[in-house]
Amino acid sequence: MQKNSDNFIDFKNFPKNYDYQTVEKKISQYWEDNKIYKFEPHDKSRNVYSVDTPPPYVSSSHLHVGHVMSYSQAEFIIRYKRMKGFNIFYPMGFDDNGLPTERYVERKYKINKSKITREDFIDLCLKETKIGIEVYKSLWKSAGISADYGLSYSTIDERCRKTAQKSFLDLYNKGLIERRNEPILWCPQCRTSLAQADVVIEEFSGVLYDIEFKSSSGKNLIISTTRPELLGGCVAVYASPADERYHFLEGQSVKTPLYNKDVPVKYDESVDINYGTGIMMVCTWGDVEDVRKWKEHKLDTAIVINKAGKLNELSGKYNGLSVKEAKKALVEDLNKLSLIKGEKPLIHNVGVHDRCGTPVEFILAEQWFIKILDNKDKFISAGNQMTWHPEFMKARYEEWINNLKWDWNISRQRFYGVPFPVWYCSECGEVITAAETELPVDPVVNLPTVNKCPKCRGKGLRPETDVMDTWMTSSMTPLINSQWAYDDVESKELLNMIYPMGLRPQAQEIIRTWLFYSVVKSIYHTESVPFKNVMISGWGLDKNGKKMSKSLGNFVGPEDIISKYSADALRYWASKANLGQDLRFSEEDVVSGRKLLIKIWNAARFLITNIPPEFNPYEKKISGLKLNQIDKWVLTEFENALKICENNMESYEYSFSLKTASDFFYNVYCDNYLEIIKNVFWDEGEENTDRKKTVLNVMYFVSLNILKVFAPFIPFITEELYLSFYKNFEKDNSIHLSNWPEFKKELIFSDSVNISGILLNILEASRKLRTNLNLHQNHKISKILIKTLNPGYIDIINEISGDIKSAVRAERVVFSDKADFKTADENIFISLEK
RNA sequence: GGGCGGAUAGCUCAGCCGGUUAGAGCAUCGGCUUUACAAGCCGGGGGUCACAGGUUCGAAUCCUGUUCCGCCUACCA
Repeated sequence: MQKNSDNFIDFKNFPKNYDYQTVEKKISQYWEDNKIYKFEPHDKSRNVYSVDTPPPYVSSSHLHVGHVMSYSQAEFIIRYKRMKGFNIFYPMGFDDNGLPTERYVERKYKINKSKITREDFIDLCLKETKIGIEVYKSLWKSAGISADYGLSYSTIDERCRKTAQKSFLDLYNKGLIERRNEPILWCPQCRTSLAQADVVIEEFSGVLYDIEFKSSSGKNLIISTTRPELLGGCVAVYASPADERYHFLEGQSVKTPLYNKDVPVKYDESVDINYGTGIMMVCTWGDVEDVRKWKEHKLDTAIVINKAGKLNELSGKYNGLSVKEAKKALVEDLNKLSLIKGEKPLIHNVGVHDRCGTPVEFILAEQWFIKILDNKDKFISAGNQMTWHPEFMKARYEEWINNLKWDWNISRQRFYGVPFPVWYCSECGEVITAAETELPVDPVVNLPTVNKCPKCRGKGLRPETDVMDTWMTSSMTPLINSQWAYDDVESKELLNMIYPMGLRPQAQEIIRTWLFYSVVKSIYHTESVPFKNVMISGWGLDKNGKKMSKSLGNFVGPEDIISKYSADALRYWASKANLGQDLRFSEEDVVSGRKLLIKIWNAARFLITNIPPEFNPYEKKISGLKLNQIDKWVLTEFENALKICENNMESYEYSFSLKTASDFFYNVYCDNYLEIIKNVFWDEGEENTDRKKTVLNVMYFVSLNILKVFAPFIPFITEELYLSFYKNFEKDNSIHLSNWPEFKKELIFSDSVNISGILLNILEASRKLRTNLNLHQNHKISKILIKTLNPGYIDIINEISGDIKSAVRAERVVFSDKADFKTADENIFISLEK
């Protein structure tokens, strides 16, 4: 026997059991040592398939099987593409700047940003970031994620800071970014401004208060509001222009209760005649609609809430109270004056900060905005230039864009993030930006290249202390990966090679953020979409269909499942969800996965332990062997399955591909083909020698190729079998670098399916008879009697009588009218004789 | 309020651009152990395809409406 290597397993003593714990560790090390997944930047012979891997928050020790599920689903496709010959650019990123990390550190150390210095806080964040990266790396490796870890980035590292800052400068120079003083969304808990995408709507139960106001003509007016605490900030009352009840108020003013402030009466179409009394108060600012009216109708400004979420001096005696306390106190005071005419409990929708659940407020502050409202059309059309898997997810992207109401506020009043490359003249306020060559800079530490204000020549310059929204950096991942911020030749070559990226895999809940912002950036910076394909995974749910989370206690940790059942088995579970569909975690499915592994192991063992020393699978082409009908059948079925698998992988429908491969493997290859041919190996007779050789070659061909189809899903066991056995006859150093099986038309024998159908019907009937007779399936019998009502079958049955004998373990096949057990083909009857 | 996805066997899900008797895995029941695999094999039972209409020779599949679950989105203060 020719062997390529000596350190592999002795075939005759091939292990009976598959020891996945040892094997997965060993294989993982093998991949790392041999750089199996390394991207080759100088290889021009292959096409590139580049992946914009989701960088998870390292700060969260929240990893559950659902995360492994979504990474695996993308990875099935990536491994397939690798086998199709693509040069795979598959980096691993870690998103560790910004609020998510800060929140994590605050909770872990029970601190908040007001109780610690900026430096100490950043140190803690960096420390946790390092720990988090190691945890992630080790999990992804044990799960078999085939990223090239040499391409890793962390969104707080120098390259990412430089890229985010260059993005800022580029947009600033293009006039797409500007500093504006206007009402912004504010989280009183995190003490920072937010963007629309950081706010989610939650239902709260509240009370709708009917409060009595007085018009300047002395008439009482009832106004309904859920936020009486904002009364001091009331700057106008509004009615619908169509509401005749309030036409009399035109030109009048209205006096607010408690504050006795005169505010104008205004009319706007947006007021619902049927809500409350049809008249509403507008404060600066209770909600988005207040902001709009304030802007459009140039209303007064009266801000009663400060950055801590407490009422300020403008609220009078309520100064210093929290929103909640103030609401209570105001309601009491109004009640004392009998000005509350009704209270109705209601459920209403309130915008809250998605990181902490605190209701957002509106405050006035100077912030940096990226203009996005002007270019909605461009972003929608970019969406149409990408292929969405599944397609219906595109609707969410479009819906989000259509509903955008704010430009993207990227200023955050936090510590741990990428700084703005900006200083201000303390005299005239002029903005001084860093030079591109200096990036990354920290304006708090570094000085600008100019030493005085270019506009007023003032010498005092103060740094911007806000940091950028974390999405300002993560939206750059396609450009971070492509070295867009660097001008050297090699970087430019890489950019041309991998950008736009081939694939963006991600979860559905960050369509509005990561996906949308990435498109914005790429369109603005490169006038191109950031990627060609978008793959949106569903969620891994618990067994009751609820989203997994630590706090709910329905959390299944991937490490436990991997050590109990193997990573391959966990990935098998992940493959069960159609793309974009949620999947309940089911330990039973993981068990099924493990069963598949064991079956694959044993089927391979059957081949391996029967291999004679002189075996050479490539002595002859498969189509040149003397094939029986049953061999032709298994080859035909394999080629058909292969075609289906390939088509499904091409359209990112991995789930159906694995199902097709498994069905073929169980039903065709193991349960029938192997069962039919196996007794060739029980008989050492001379006459079997050629037959043995043929079936070994067929088995080698089919088992190797089906193993390749399985490889993207269950990379460990397929690699182990490849290296320990097939590698003796194959050239590639890894099954994952080997070629995806090529469809071979010459192995489709169209007759064989019908002809073998006769054999399979006979076999099935024989199995039923044996069950009825309590007869072991392998127990040899002397005769099988066959009767056929179709004369055309006689020649066929004669031709395949060898296979029939082998299949039903009979010494002889005899035509006889005594056969009386009807097979699934009603033209064929059989009987067995012991 | 608008939109999307889902509802198929006891459970988890395929099938859905119309076409024999609706499938798989798990669970369940019966049987089978020297000869790859008992973490196995063989066989059986189990479904008015959410509901109501419609189109059609023919509907789980297409159309309309309804109900329930999940998600996205939304200013009813």
